[in-house]
Amino acid sequence: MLKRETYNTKQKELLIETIKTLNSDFMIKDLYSKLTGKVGLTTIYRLIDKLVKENKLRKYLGKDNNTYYQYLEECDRENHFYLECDICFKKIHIDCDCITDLFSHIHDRHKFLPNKKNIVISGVCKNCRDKERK
Amino acid sequence: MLKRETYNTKQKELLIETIKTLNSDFMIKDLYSKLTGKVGLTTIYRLIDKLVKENKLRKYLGKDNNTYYQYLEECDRENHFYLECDICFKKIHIDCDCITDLFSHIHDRHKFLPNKKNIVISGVCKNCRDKERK
DNA sequence: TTGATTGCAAACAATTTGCAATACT
DNA sequence: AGTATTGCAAATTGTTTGCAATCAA
Repeated sequence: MLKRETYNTKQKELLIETIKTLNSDFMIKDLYSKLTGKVGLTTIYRLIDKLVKENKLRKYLGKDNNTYYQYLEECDRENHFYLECDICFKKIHIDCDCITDLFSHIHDRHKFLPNKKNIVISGVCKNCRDKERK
Repeated sequence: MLKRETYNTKQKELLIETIKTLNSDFMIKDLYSKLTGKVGLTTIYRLIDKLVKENKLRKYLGKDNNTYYQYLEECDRENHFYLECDICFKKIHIDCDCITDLFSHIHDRHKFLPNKKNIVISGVCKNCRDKERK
């Protein structure tokens, strides 16, 4: 018992393929507009849910109050993280060992194993600070 | 022109008072259940929206897929941040200079001014790792 | 008095569920 | 064959809007 089989369907295949063509951050409607006629909306929701559970996607609330999904296969370099500006909402990709240093510290000192896949630090980017100053 | 006056109402006062009695992380329905008969639901949404815009509250998607609000007045120590476990969903408060060190680095090297009020790093806590090991 | 705020009812949008048809292995 | 998956329509949920009444300054 408890034999949970899983099937490969063309909907699933198509959906994953389409996600890869989109930006790393996308909304359900982005996906649906590319898949209308091919994959039903309900199915999209169900497949996406699974991917979130499998940790292939991160689900989060964007600054514009919409629900976004982020494809996590990309950017899995050890020392990768994001800076996200509270003003212009842009996300800046950073590769820098400062974050791995913090992670080792957190692991050693605070006995917590950080998830390296998805670190976002919010704040204000240089551009927006320059503008504010004027 | 552009004179945006703002009034103090008892609804607003009551709401803020109530937020302070709740956990730092709460849902609209938590608030509403404490305010039913005193403040209308629509008004709650509108007041909460304002507080989010004023940066008094952070709005985010909880791991249970509900929308939460976090009261930001608390924990505004310079070196405060959270570790959030992906398994048991618990949030651990940490005060440690490791985070201020990271912030100075980000500021100096990456020209980005981090928002110190609300740093969450997700991962797996010791407790859950111990359980997994068994 | 004047404009902001409130709260109800209705509108709306996003997501979920029931269920019969279909596809996968 | 037997079970997972699909997709429509309908239901549900969370949130927003229109508008007239009320309140703060």
